[in-house]
Amino acid sequence: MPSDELFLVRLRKTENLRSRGIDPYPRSYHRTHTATEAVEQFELAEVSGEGEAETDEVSIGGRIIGMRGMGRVTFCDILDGSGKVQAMFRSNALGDAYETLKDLDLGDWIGVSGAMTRTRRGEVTIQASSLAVLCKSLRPLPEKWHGLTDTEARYRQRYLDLIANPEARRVATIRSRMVSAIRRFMDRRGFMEVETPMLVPVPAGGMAHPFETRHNALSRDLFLRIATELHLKRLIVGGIEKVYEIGRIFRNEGIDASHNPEFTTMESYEAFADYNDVMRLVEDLVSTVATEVTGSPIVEYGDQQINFSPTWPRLSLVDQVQKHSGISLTESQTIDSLKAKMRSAGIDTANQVSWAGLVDKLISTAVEPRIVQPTFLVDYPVQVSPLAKRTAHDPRLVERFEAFAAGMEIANAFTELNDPVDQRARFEEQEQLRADLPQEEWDRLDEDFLIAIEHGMPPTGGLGMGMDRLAMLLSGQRTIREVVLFPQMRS
RNA sequence: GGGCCGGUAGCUCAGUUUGGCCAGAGCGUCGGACUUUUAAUCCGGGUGUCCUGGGUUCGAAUCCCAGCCGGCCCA
Repeated sequence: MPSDELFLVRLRKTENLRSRGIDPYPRSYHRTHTATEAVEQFELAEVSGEGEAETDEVSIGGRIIGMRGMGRVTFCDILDGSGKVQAMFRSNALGDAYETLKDLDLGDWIGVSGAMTRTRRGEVTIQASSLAVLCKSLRPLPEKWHGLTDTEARYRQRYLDLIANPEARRVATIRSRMVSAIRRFMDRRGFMEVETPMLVPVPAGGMAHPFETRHNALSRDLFLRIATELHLKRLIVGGIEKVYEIGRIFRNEGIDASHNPEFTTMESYEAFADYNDVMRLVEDLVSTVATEVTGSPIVEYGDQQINFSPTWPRLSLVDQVQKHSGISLTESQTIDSLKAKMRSAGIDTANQVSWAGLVDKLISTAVEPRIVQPTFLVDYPVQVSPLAKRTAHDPRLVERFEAFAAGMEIANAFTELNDPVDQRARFEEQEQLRADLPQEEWDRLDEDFLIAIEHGMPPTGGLGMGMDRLAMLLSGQRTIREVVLFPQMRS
């Protein structure tokens, strides 16, 4: 237990309360109103009532975040989940209970009962007729005016951030409303929400480095999933024709402004659909969700305005790469030729050892940052898309798109590969690439999944969306750490 | 993995360039005054592993080295 002065003073106050017969940690408190409800009810009564507004007694509960003592009268700002309300304590109204204030500090939880009134300075205030201690706090709050700005403390002790900074509460609320709006949208469209395993024997369905773990009773090594894709497709095989999952996935890779080792995706799969249907789903979903969450399909992001209203442009990936870098992907099919062209275009290729890796790098440096308004880039090289079906016109390309906005990738989708022989060949190629180039990430052959689609998966359009990045866009945040309540930190 | 910036009181920060007069301010806290304040005001008091460990020096928050933690950029 800490021995600093502030802590000891508060412990002493806690004992003072007990010695006066006040339980500093009572079991419950029944409030009749939130802070905001109490204020709004009073303002309504003022408008509709004649003469002086009067309300019945209300009871509110919250944390003291401001205290202004004037001797025989004290004003407190009380914060609850709805907002803030001022409480006024007068010694002649409270009698002995007024002395309780001496043992209260900023940060303590109290309950206040009384009639609402408006003070001389015009603030709607609860005039206390009784005061209840709900929880004595032992540690001080961050400074009242500047709040908590230290980023490290804001991430490690998010509760302090939430208490001190309204912006932290706003961002958390936007994310929550975004997720529920997505859920409502998908449910309205007839998709069924499911949960699939997080502990998997094969970390397949993407190109990512997995977290490893072990189940003792089964005496078996397992991995945390890197994607939900392959299990959701098994459900398509099982006849669940419209299915989705909002879930955490895990990638054992670097941490930066747009990457946290655990993050949330929404993946959906729809039988009898292709990637054109999925594009319409994505633009409808994002514009609907943006409107529900922010009130408008047009979102401010930095100094940009992003308009999510349909219809988003569909642009050929190969054309866009050509346009922005001068490089033709279809004519640069070998590592050496692509690398040479990227180097002469001024792109650093030192860390890339595969054609797929070069393409990733090329898209992320030459194309992605230039896309501000929501855009679909369509038809990707088959080498970077082992789970997508080839296009009818060119077997080197697949029916895949990625959606970009504000220079960020927000969705990735395909017409799903349902030819089990081609899928097995693609997996085998991935395994061969890993054997040859283990320094890069490759997808993994999942035999159990192959058996599933060998039973027949209907034509299917699939989608993956990054929830964290969408939350960044809708809340105007520049780093993923701001939209994840408890981001991963060192030691 | 590399570069740059930062870490000083519970919180927000100054002091580091140019080593000593340097352990500082505000908020909070403690004592006192005050019955309509709202960053309340007024009077008075104590804030401390200057991130950690070495080194240089008569003397280090300040200079040097190593490390830890955070941020930004690059890979």
